[in-house]
Amino acid sequence: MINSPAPSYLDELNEIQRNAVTTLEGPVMVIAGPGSGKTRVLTYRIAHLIKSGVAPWQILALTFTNKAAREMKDRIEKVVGSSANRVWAGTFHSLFARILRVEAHHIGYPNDFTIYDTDDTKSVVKEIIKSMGLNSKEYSVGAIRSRISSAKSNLITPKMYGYNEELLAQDKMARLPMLHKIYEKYVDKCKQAGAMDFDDLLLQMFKLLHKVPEIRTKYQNQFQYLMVDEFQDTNYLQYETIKLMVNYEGSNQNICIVGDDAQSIYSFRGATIENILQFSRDFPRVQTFKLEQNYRSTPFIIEAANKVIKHNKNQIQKKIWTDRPDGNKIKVIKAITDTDEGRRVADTIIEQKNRYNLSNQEFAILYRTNSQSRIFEEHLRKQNLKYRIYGGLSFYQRKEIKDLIAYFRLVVNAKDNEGFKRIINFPKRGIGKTTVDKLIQIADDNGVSLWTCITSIDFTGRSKKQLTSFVSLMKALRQKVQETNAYEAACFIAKKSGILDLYKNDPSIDSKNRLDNINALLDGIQEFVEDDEIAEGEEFSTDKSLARYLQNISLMTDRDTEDGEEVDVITLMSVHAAKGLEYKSVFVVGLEENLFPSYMSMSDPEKVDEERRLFYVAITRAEEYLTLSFANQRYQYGNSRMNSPSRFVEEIPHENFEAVITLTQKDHLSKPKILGNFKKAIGQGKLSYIDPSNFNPSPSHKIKEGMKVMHLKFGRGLVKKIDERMVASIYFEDLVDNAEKRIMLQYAKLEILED
DNA sequence: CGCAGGCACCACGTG
DNA sequence: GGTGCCTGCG
Repeated sequence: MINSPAPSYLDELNEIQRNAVTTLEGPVMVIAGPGSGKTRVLTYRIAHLIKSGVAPWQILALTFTNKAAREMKDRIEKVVGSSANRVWAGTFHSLFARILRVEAHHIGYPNDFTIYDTDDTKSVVKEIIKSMGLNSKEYSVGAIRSRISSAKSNLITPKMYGYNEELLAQDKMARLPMLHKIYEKYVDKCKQAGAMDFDDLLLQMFKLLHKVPEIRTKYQNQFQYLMVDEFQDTNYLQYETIKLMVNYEGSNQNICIVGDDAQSIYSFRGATIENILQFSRDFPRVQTFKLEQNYRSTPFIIEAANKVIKHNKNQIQKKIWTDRPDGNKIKVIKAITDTDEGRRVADTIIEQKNRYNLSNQEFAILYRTNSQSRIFEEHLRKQNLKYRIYGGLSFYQRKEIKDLIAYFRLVVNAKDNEGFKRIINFPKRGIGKTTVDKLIQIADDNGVSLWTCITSIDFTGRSKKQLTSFVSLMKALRQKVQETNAYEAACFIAKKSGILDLYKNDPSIDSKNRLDNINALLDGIQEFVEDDEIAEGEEFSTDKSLARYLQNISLMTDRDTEDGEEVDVITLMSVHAAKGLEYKSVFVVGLEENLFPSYMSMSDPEKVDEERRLFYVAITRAEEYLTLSFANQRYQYGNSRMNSPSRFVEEIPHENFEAVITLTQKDHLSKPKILGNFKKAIGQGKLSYIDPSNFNPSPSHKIKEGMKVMHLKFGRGLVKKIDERMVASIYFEDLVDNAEKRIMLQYAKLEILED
């Protein structure tokens, strides 16, 4: 190992990339333009650390999306094998949540804390406004939530807020003088419910490290090497937390940040480019690498991107370039209405598929707001083009799913007031609004949770019976959860709560869909329980409890749930969601003033600059073909509005454009020909077929190293190693990617083929 | 207390 | 175009 030649992956890098990868000690800053091989540098750097003898679990790699984290781990695994699983790679939120699951008791939270999602948060704020007798028209939940979030992101506690003249004056101006009081109550309520919102996952992590020296030392010692992706998207709180981990006496400050100020698009949630500029001041020993060569796009696209971003002030000097030969010019579609735009985009996709022999998965339609997706969806469906929409209402946001999960939450954490309110009278059990309001009032007055309230107060009158039976239902559910695994418990809850019956007994289509969704959720839980593979990035754990399951899903978005079957689909998503991705052919649509740039940004030059960076991100997703489109007229909020073309289109030199296509009457009449689907055979991932009924798993204690085995899901494999925790490393011959899996023998379904 | 229908309000992006 | 809140009636 030690005498082996220089690792071959280093040959895949250009000189600057290689230097960034091999500079392991001390602070490192990588400024990476779009398409410059940033992910490659990040992953190879981690691989290089491991090859240089650093233990995988000593590496902390923070990203902003689950997708980015997963991709990173997949790629590290290709270089260093399955030990990549032990790298702490994930989003800030998910990794901090994981640590807090172990340490939260140090700062006064239960380790089984609930994570409040945006809806829960809104509901808490709403309740506070009501209880304070404030006018809900003046105190809008959205505005308050964002002020609270921003206070947390800037490490301003409710107490500090109350003393901060500037903030108080701002609130007065905004006619929200009681905001600091609401903030204070909000924090109390969450704490009391044993709940953390998304900001708390960061804030409480900071507090944990800040206030508990032995915990701080523990993690400072563990994480010898830190990497932060998309550093331009970090907020003050995140940066302070990172510094807390890296800065201590005797620290080597092994931190590597990767970012691009031109792609900073999250200032709305407190991200600040200032962090990149500040980094060099905070870490004067920093070594900086600038990746400017673009490997993704053709020259016309790159030139357009450079020209557009030049309109922004305040940026780190850099210019991306490519040595790729000339490609296609940028196509512009001028449509009359939003409907025309949808139709023309669908037509153009068909045309490109035929002319360039492209498959669906090589296309993406990117828009500024999720609400624009519907029109494209309709037209793609009309043309029989397969697509998938990301964002919007996710599986976990559906009512029936949220209801069932609310039961899970309340069973696991009795203090979870938001879960409580959701299900106290669902399905209907005769506990009406009056009773619930009374409960909330009493709980609030006494500073206890609703559950404590309901169990410790002797109720009188009509509701008494119903409340008593609800309490005994919950106790029965809790009992079951203690005794059994997540799947059995979940089925029990779905049944005993009456949710299953409710939808089963209603013949409507709507109920059938909801029932299907609930069954899909239960299937997912069964999978979680039966899964014998150690999930990527997860610590070794045989915990199959409902509590554990909840932890797994509370930070998931629908982008993380694999649809499985359909791979060859056109992608529809917001530009924000597209960051970090690339497609052969990209359509950036709705390029009109007031839409992109958004009407909310128009009054503030800095906000328009952010919109421009967003546009920069959008067009640099394209590898070969870029199409920009806009409509003269568009339906917004139910009425038709006229908008002029986006200034961003004008900022691209017109010689980069194909002749502009205008919609004519003739175009309306002509129907494009639909040719057959150019579906490319996807040879990967084909597994040998196993008939489950003929499959006889062998007892797990008989599995030994060196055996050839059959796995129901992965096919034939060779047991390479079994460690002391009874985790087997098995190489599956049918798998193309990540063929070596770590399997928990305790749960394994393996049949011995040869000793 | 439950239900149906009307209506206001909201759609910018993510974990 | 969807959702969730309010109101009035049974």
